[in-house]
Amino acid sequence: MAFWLMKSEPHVYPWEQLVEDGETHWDGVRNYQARNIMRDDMKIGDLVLFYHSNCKPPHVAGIARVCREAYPDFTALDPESNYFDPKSSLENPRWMIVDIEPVKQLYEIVALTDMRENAMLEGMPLLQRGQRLSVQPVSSDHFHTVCGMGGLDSSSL
DNA sequence: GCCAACGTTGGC
DNA sequence: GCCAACGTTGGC
Repeated sequence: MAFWLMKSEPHVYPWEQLVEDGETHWDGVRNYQARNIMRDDMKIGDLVLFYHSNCKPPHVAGIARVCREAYPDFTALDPESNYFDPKSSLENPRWMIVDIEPVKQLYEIVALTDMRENAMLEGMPLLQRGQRLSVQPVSSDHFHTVCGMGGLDSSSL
């Protein structure tokens, strides 16, 4: 099983909305590296740190799980959508998405500042200077450390 | 609001 | 294929 981190801005799509929806399709990613991860690497059952960016404080809010593997991002084909991409087509979709579902909310959020101060998270991509990837890999160790910081025993997930 | 880091675009 | 200009991300 692999582990990932996905960023969302709380005013766009917060963790609470995922809990309410029960599952969601991760549309609107328009970055090739992030797309490749979703298209090639994310498998059903993989666990995801759900991260809130562009808020105070930036933090991990909960744990999600991949529940559907890659398929075309239909918002790229919809001229009415903010995510419309004229270079994408039904025959040759340029953007791919996966579905995720909520697994467990952290008992307390894990703030970015606290993650920076935790030596066990050294080397975590999220903490690297200048990284902006909205979908990124997380090591097993780092995943379990973050869960622990949020008061969650992740060994049973 | 600032700005560093990075990705994309398009002229050449 | 280079690279300058521009746009976006996202922490601070």
